[in-house]
Amino acid sequence: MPDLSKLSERQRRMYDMIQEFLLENSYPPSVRQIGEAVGISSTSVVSYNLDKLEKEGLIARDRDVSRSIRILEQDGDGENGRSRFQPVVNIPFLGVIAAGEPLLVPDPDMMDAEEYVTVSPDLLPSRADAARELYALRVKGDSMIDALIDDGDLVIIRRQSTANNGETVVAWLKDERETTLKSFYLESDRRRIRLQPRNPTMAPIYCEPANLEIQGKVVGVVRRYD
Amino acid sequence: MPDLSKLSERQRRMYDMIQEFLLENSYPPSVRQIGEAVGISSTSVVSYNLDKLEKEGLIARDRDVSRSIRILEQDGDGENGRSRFQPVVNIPFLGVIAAGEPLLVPDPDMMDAEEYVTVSPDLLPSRADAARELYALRVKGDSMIDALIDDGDLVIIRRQSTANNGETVVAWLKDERETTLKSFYLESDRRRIRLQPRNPTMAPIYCEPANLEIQGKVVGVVRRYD
DNA sequence: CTTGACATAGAACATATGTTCATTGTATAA
DNA sequence: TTATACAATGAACATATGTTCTATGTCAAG
Repeated sequence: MPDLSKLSERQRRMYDMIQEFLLENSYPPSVRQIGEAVGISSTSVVSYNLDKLEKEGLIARDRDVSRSIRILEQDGDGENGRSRFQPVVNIPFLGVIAAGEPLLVPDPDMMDAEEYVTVSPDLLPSRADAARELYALRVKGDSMIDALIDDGDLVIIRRQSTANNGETVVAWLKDERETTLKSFYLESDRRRIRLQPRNPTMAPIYCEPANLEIQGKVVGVVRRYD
Repeated sequence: MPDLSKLSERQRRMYDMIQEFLLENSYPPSVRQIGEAVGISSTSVVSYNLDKLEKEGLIARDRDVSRSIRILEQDGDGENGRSRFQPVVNIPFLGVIAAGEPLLVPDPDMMDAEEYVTVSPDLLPSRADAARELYALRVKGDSMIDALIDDGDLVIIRRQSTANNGETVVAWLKDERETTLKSFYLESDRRRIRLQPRNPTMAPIYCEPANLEIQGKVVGVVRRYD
């Protein structure tokens, strides 16, 4: 936690204002906006106190650049300190996916996501704009345990309608109107598809290609231990 | 999902530039900076094309405000579109951890992280300020495969010096001067510690409590399929 | 009481930055 | 060929914005 104890009351209020402004506006405030919000009528006083916040390693600014304030990581060293506010990717969180008995889940294309998970850019495929093809699902069941996907894990899905053998996919079974998470295999006769649980206690699901729609494949897993 | 198909090549390049600029600088670019990066010499052309991106619902701008471009969520409706600029946490990435043969890794407290991974708040324990207790390691080896941790996975470690039986810990073996990732068990005689690989082909490591230092435990796993 | 460091204040100034305007270029349809 | 819509261009302009300067106030130490 950044050490604010060395700051004056006015400096603390400025620091708080900058954070709040960033969250509300998605761009940093100007010197004048900080002054207006904190009750400082003089831009040189704002600038003086911003210098103080920089010296404390709490923020960084680029000289002669408007709105260049960034809030640093708590142990920021001022020059190369990383920003605590960065663009991240919000991926639609579309609910629960069955790794076990299939669940009735509508077509993700038809769903308006009201919930999002924030995914760091590090988890994304190489092209940032591919993020728009992604969504997230919470795994329910342990049928994919041998693919190292556990009950409760968050899986990141890239929308696509094809898969290679062995890839873990979100499969929509049209006749059954159910969605499940399984490893995809096109049988060697090329007439049937095998949806393979990765749990030795469970049997695969066989179906006709016409009955199956691949909605996406797993490109990432996020697990949190509580 | 943002539909870039309606954009001209120049507009797509501007859109990409804005995203990259945000990631690098933590504040938005100016009209002139966009022009310089994309090879447009006229600020009115940049402005014209930014208007187009706004009409497509990809970005938003505030009039007469410098650097007020924000990138909207893929289903942004212009007014209430979610900003992708949010607080994230940068966790020091301290290198590789052995899930197999122990590696010689110095004490994480002594290490200056020169690399960080950006982790979304969703992955953190409940208190965001606990982030300073965290660091990240890349797993090398598959000795924890039965704990659903694979070679190549990123593990999020919370610094702590104690563990409960069964928890996956970063263990420092003093005499051997080696660090390894294993499940921790205090044997029932309470005199020996068993560091248990979670791979049936591997033998546990037994050691005296005095020879062991727990540096942290796994609180999250991030896997990316390439 | 005096001095020095720190903080504040307003004004002026310089530059950064976004918007507007007149003109030209390109492509497509009539 | 002409007309229209869209895109591009450079210049000018207005405003936003950060920095500098001078002067004053406050407080603690000597």
